[in-house]
Amino acid sequence: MAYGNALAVLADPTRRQVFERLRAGPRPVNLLAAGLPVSRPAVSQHLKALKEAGLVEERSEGVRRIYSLRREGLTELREWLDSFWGDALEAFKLEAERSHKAKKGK
Amino acid sequence: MAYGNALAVLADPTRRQVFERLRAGPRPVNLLAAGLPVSRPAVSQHLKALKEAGLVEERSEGVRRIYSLRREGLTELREWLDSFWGDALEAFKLEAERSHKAKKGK
DNA sequence: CATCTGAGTAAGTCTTGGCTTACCGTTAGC
DNA sequence: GCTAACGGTAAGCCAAGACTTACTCAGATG
Repeated sequence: MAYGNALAVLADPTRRQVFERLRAGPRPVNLLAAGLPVSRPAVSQHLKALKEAGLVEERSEGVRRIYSLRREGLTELREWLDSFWGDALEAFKLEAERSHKAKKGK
Repeated sequence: MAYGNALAVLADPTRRQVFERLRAGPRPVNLLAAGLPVSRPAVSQHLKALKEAGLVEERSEGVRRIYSLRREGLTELREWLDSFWGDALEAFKLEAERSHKAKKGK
């Protein structure tokens, strides 16, 4: 149930902002933090969380760490969301059966 | 950007549990709270949050409030997620151009 | 080798929010 | 009408976590 981690991590607005910035391509912490309303260490911490959730990748390039987006980190969450639609018909059938039994039982 | 609300609301595990329970069909608070590791008022509070995020619907039936799932509440979040894949190619192109310029500039 | 820049980590603060207990209003049933 | 079930709200507590400053380390550069 790793989609839970993804949800928790993406729930924070500033962290999501950092994440969104990576859409445009790999970036060093430097650039990611620029213009954000929080300090650079804060961004570092967010990146750590994102990385641990598998949403982001990190590679060293000299003295800088280049972070890039990992779309695969989103797939579980996506599948979970999709499952709600897939379940729709099935849930309907089950529900119909349930209320049928309820009436009968009474 | 209502997907932000959805994310924030679904980030909590117990709240997500309540939400998942509604997959099986509409339920009174009673049933939703049964067996959960938290008190019934806690569940009420979670339901309020879910409702405000548009993830859940509430209807009165005598003395009980029947809650049911609102899948539409998930669509924005779903679209946001999808957009990451849609952007993939475009981001790649932009990035290619960017690094091209960078090299040229040097 | 001295210094500067990029970035992670530590420690501490302060806010957010999830939970509990206690309470109140509302409907159902004798 | 009294009492009991259902469930929302209030107040307060407590832990989690987002943020800051200060420190440290690694690589680049003169």
